[in-house]
Amino acid sequence: MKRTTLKDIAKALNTTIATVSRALHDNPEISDEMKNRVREVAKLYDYKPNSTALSLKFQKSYTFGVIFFTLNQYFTTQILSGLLQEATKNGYKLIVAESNYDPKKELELIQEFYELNVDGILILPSRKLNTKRFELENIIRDDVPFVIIDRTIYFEKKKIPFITSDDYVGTREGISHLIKKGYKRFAQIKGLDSSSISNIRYQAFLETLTRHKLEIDHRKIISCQEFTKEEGEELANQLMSLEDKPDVIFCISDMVAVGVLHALRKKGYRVPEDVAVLGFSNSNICEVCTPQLSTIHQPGVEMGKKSIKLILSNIKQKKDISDVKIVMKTKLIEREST
Amino acid sequence: MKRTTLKDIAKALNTTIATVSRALHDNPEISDEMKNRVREVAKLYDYKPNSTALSLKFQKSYTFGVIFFTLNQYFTTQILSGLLQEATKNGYKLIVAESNYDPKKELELIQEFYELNVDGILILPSRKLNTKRFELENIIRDDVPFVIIDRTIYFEKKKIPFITSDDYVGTREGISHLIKKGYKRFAQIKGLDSSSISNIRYQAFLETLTRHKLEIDHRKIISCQEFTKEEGEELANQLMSLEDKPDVIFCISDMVAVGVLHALRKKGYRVPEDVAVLGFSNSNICEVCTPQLSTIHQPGVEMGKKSIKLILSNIKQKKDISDVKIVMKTKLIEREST
DNA sequence: TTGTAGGCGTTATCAC
DNA sequence: GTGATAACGCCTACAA
Repeated sequence: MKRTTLKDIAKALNTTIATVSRALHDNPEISDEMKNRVREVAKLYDYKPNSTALSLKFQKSYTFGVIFFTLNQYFTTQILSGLLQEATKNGYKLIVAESNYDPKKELELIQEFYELNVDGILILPSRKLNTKRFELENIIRDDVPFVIIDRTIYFEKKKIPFITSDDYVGTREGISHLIKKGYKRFAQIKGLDSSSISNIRYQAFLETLTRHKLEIDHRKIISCQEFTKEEGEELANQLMSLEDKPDVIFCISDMVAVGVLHALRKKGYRVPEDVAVLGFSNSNICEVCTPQLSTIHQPGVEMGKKSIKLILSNIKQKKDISDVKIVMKTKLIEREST
Repeated sequence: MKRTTLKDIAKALNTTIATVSRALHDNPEISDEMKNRVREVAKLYDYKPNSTALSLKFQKSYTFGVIFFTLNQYFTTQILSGLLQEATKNGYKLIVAESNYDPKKELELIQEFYELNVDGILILPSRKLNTKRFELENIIRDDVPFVIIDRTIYFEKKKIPFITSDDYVGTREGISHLIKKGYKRFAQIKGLDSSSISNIRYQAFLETLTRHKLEIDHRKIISCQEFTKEEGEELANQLMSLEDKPDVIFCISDMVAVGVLHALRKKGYRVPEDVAVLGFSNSNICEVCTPQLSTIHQPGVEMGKKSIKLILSNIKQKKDISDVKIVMKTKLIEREST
């Protein structure tokens, strides 16, 4: 039941492994007769080259390591799908790991991936990885391409390519669309200040309102931590207990927006008449909730594919990708909640 | 920037790689002095053993190959999370692949995994893999453990371990609970007849009704293919256009159930007063929809963990697992739709 | 206590 | 046209 090797074939044909190897590679120096005999036996024995040996020989594993801060979100699994599709299409495998929001684990996983001789590393980091960016900068090796997906982390000296969705424009489009519809009192449920993603959306939110000469009420801008439905409910209640109630609640995630919807319904507010609710990501829950949730679509699958293309452009065409920053278009998806 | 090898350390210390290797393995034959010197240099050079070389040497990769028919469902990503947790905990990596419901691709992926020298293969097969079970049986190798998750496939000669959720008991509990509540006219939206999962739930559905001496109306039992919300809506409309309308619709998946809910609401039926709706899986959409969906919880994360434990019991303790069939408890989750 | 050499499976550079 | 051999990085039985 052991796998057949070149040696086995060589023995069977009373020749050497060198000849067998060459024959299987269709080396012109080998006679057609020998080639045929080798191929025949190879087929008979169901010979398959040993990829571990090849990895050792060529110092390449045709493997990428991928780290997700979680796989428990629709958006992240969409990215995984995209990564897988493009990777397998190009003959690469993916070793997948989940850090569960733990930046320390992310650093460890990166080290492990290097030890595994992966040909590249892609990471959807937790928000907190930014606090460990100095350690990260020291760990990252220059000879193995590294791509950061969805977030942006700035280093002292190193240049690392990023791939994100265009949350700035996405937010701007969403907000200005609502402004055009006549909404005026905008609230935002954002993430923590340490999140690059949250900050971009926050900036876009502020600047879009400012450009349209709308007042910005900072009591209507609050942060959530866990991005859960429960948190969304709680924060919505908080917002609706303000003297001057919002007529738009722009949320950091779809799940938070769903929580907001629930809270609003419980309190008897009509959506979108009294209050419009806008989510972010376009996950599978948007079509499920009532009213169906308007949101800003992030192209997860495409981002995954693009990430692999990017890393392969470095590996195959030796392109310098260290300066690359890919920003993928988002799209406003209007449903019933706005 | 090249990784340091035993050779580098040996050269630095004017000794041989054998000595270095032994010193690093704390071999008692090596003098303490040499050990210290080796360790020092190893640390200095940041030596890390080359796992590819070890794989080649020991014919083990500490890697499992995992195949998912899709990663686009909450349940499957829960399983992935469980697999990852337990695998990394035990020092194993996961190479992940997605077959996109294509049984041919599944067979190919299995072959590829063998060529990669994985130490085990786990698969959540597509329904259609059963049609290729003869080919599958021929492909599966006896020296690499193989585990089938979520579905059951029966072979001529080979014995393969399965791990599934107890859909029979889950269905029975769900249905009998509804019977106790006074519902009488049960409809089922099941999957195709070629699906082992669907059939188990179908059997449990029939037998539970029979045991409670309730009439079985076969016009109320219909199949869906894509498990989408749209299909759920369509089939619900079909069911509600029957002369004798059902007062329960038991669905093959949560997403289908959500479609049913939408259709019922559009037609003005009240849930759960006029019609109760029961889903399957307990995915994240259940709490999102209105009314919140009652469902039968499948323990995805636990199934993933258990699968790894199973395969490791074969690898580490040499246990024969070929006859194992693990059936994990489900749990009825009652929410607003029943 | 340490060194030598063979082998894991492959490719590539020499010879012949 | 084919064979022998070194090398990839590591471990280990056997020598010394």
